[in-house]
Amino acid sequence: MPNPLAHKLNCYVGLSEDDRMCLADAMSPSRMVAARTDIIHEGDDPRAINVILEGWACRYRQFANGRRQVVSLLLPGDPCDPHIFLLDEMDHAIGAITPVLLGQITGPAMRDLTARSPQLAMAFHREALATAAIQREWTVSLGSRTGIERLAHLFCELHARLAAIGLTDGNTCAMPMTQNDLGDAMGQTSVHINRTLQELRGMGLITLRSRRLTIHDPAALARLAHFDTAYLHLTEAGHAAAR
Amino acid sequence: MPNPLAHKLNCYVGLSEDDRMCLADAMSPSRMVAARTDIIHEGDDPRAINVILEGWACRYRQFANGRRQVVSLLLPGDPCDPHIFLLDEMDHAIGAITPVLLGQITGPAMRDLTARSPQLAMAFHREALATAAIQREWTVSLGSRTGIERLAHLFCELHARLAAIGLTDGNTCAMPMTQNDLGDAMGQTSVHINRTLQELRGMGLITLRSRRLTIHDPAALARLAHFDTAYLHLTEAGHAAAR
DNA sequence: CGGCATCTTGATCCAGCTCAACCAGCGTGG
DNA sequence: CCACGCTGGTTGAGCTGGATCAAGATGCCG
Repeated sequence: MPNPLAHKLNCYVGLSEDDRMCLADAMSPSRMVAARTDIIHEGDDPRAINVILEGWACRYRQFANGRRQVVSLLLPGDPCDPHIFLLDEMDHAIGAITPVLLGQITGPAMRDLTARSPQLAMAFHREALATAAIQREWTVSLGSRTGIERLAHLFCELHARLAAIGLTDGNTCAMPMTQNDLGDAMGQTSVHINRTLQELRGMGLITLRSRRLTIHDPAALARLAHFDTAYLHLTEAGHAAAR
Repeated sequence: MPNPLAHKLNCYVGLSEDDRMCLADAMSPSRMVAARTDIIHEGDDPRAINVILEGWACRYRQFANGRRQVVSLLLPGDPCDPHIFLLDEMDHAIGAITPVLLGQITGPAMRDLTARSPQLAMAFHREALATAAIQREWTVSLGSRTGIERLAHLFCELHARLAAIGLTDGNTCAMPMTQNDLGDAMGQTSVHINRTLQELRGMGLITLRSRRLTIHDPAALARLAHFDTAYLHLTEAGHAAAR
C-alpha cells in the first residue's frame, strides 16, 4: 500500500504526483510500536510529527482512580500530534491499540513541505479542521446519544474513515478494539458495551467477530445513530473512495 | 477595554505593539447580535472570520427530537470559525447566549496578518491548538466525570479562561448561562443541573446568583473536578493574568 | 496443556431522567 | 401602577439506563 497520509490528504485537496513525492521524501524512517504500549506519554515534549502508517492508536487520558477516557481514535494516515512542536507539553497520551507502524516528519521538513506546495499546506489545514469536527462529534455522542446510538455512530464513523483511505472491503472493515477499549471510548463499562453489541447484533445491523466488523444495513445503522457524513468533510475524492 | 483578541493571543505568544495595531486594523466594523439568536446557522457558508468582542456564545448541534448539545463555549477574544473559509459548510450552529458584539476579519486580511508577523501566525496557531485541547477536555468530562465533577470542572475552566482575558474580579466572574444552557452543555437535564448546583452551594464551594459566579474555594473545587490547568496551555502571560 | 485476556451472563443498585406542579422575578400593556 | 404572562428556577415522585460486583465461559498463545 502506498503512503496512507497521501491517500488521506488527497481526500481533502487533490494532490499532484509531485506533492506525493515530496511527502514521501519528507517522511523519515519509520518505527514500530507494540500493541498496548504508549506512543507518546502525557507530559512528553517531542520534536517530530508522528504519522500512523499502519495499525490503530488512540488518544486517551488516564485518571488516578484507574478510569481511562479514550478521546479519539487514530487510523492509518492520521498525524498523531500536529500540535506538539508548538505547545509546551502533552496533555494526554497516545497509545497503540494494535501494533503500529509510525512515520515521522520533522518540524523543519514540515515547514519545507507547506512552503513548497500550497496544495499540501491547504490539505494539512483541512485535515486539522476535519479532525476538530470529529472531536466535536464525539462530544455530541457522549453528551446526547444513548448507548446503542453511540456505538452505532462510532461504527458508522470508523467505516467511513477507513473507506476514505481505502481500508474497507465493501461493508466490512477492521475493528481491533476490545470491548474494554470501546467502553473507555464511549464512556461506558465493557459489560454494558457487551450487552449493547448483542442488541445491535440482534437487530441484524452488524456482525463483529474476530476483530472484523460487517455492517449489514448501513442505512439503518446510520438512521439509528443519527449519523450524517457531513461532519467528516470529505470531498468528492473521499466520498468516491468510500463508495 | 482594548481588543480582547489581542489580549487572548498575547497569552500564547508575546505580541509587539505593532502586532496589536495590525490586529486592530484588520478587524472590520463590528456587528451586534441579540441574545438567543444564531450568529451562524448550520449549513451556512460564510466568508469572514467572526471574533467575539463582547458577550458569550456557544457552538451547538440541534437534533430533530428537540435535544440540543452545546459543544463549546465562546468567550470574548474567541474566534468563532477559524475554519469556515476552508471547509465547505458548517456542521453546527453558533448561537449567542448573551447579546454579542462581533468583529470580523476577512480571509485576505487574515492571510496578510499572518504573512506580516510570524508572532501573530504562531499565536493564532497556538490558539487553535489550545481550543482543540479544550474540546478534548469536554470529551473527557462528558465521558468520565460525574454530574457534580462536570459542573465543577466547567466552572474552573470558565474562570480560568475569563481570568486569562482579564474578565474576572478575584474569584468572581460572569456566568450568564441558564440552567437549561448548562444542561445542554453537560449532557444533562436542567432539573438535574439544578440539584447539582444546590449540592455545590451546599458544600460551600460556589455562589451563583444573578448571573455571577463566585468560587469560594478554588483549590477544593479543582480537586473535586479533577481540574488541571495544563490543558489550557496558557503561557506565563496567561497565568499571570489569571493570578 | 496451562494461564491469561476477553467475552458473557446474572443480580442488584443508583445517578440521572421524566413528568408534573409550583414559585419568583420581570417586562409589557392596559 | 397593577394584572398578566413568560421565562427560568425549584421541588417531588417514580422510573430506567447503565454501573457494580461476581462468576463463568471461551478462546488464544506460549
